Amino acid sequence: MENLSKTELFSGISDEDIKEMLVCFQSFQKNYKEKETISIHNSFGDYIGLLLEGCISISRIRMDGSLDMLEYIEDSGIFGDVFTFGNQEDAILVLCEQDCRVLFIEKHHIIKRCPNACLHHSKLVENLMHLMAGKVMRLTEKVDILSHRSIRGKLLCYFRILSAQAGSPVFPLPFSLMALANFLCVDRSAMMRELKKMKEDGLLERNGKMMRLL
Amino acid sequence: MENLSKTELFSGISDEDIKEMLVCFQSFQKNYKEKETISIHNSFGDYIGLLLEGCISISRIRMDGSLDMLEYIEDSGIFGDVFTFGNQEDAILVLCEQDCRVLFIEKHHIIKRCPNACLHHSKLVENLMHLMAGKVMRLTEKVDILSHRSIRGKLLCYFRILSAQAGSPVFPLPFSLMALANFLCVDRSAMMRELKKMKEDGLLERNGKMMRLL
DNA sequence: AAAACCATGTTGCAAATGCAACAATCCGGA
DNA sequence: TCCGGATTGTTGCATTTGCAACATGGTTTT
Repeated sequence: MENLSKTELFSGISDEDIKEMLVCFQSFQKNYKEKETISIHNSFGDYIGLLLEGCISISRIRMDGSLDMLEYIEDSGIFGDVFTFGNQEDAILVLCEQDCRVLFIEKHHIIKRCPNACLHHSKLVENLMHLMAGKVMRLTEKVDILSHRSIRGKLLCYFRILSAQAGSPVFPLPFSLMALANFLCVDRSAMMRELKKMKEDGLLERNGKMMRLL
Repeated sequence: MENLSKTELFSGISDEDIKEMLVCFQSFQKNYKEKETISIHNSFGDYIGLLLEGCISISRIRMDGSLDMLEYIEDSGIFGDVFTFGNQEDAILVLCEQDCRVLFIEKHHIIKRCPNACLHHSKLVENLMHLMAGKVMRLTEKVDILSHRSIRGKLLCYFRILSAQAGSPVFPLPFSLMALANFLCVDRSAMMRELKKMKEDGLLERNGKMMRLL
């Protein structure tokens, strides 16, 4: 319940005003432990989730049992139906990769103007838009990665992004090699094979999860 | 300059107020003909484009010359750096697929609060958020399609989306087979081969651009 | 009408990928 | 500490895919 004003969603709004809004929005917080499931349906009602702490993955489970990670959310990211798309028959798994703290807010309170029209509502909307712009960027990034036809292309594309983020040719993988294969939507063993080839071709070095682009 | 109030971005704002805003925003309109290039850099300044008429494609041109369609925008869609991601070295081609009319607005006038703080600004921001939510959904859809490992999986996934949109198992392809291959990020000839196989397997019928899912 | 262009089809072949099965290693809980 | 589960690493094999090359048909331009 403490300083939400540090999150991107509530930045620029005083703690006092935030308190008012939270009541007005009928929001609630919930804690989750690592590997706990937040939701496994393709919807969790009309709520937007704001990740206050920890990180989560959003994956689709196909009917054949295979699993593809759609998104990996850290920091004060947002998630929810509005953002995750609900058309499909498949289940959407929202899983905690670490201990997490999530704030849920009914989405229509944010997206539509609430009747009480809190003074700071428009600032909140502005902040939400920033968050969504970030989400659009990450998704575009992902489309960019997946648009490469070969495993090597996907790996290089992703590694370059990670390297740029780290500001260095040396950077750690944010998750396990298994999760990496899911993230890139490729077969894990084929990915391992390609990683080995790339090392042989002098494209990169690897020590566990530490990578170095050459 | 006519009724922008019918566009999603300006919906709910009176024509008079829109006029004021357009001046305040230093926006301008531009017409393009079919196949004309709107932009081929990975940025067109600090502007957001609002597609008033026609449809455009956003594609990445890799250094090896290959082209992948990242997005296909119709209706009153928005596009621009903020939404398209600027990290990469590759060129981003924004191409008119039909005759188009585009309204450009400096993005900071929308995203940040303008000093004059037009009264209807917050309504505009709200509208923009709806548009972005739509964009997020379309991107997630695309990630969904590309996450399938096989060409058949990608085709079926996309066709199901089109079918759901049309509300019928019969629907037209929105673009050429060549463009479809680019959109799905697969080799065109391999896709043609797979389409034939799927027809043989009794999964679909096809007559030119008209498809029927079975 | 001829020429040029572009989208659609088709095929052979080499290379990449997915799949399955298994060994080795790491890691956390009993 | 020891056990069991999960991750990592490896390989053979069948299939899929990309690539290149070419034929066909329609449409626009000259």
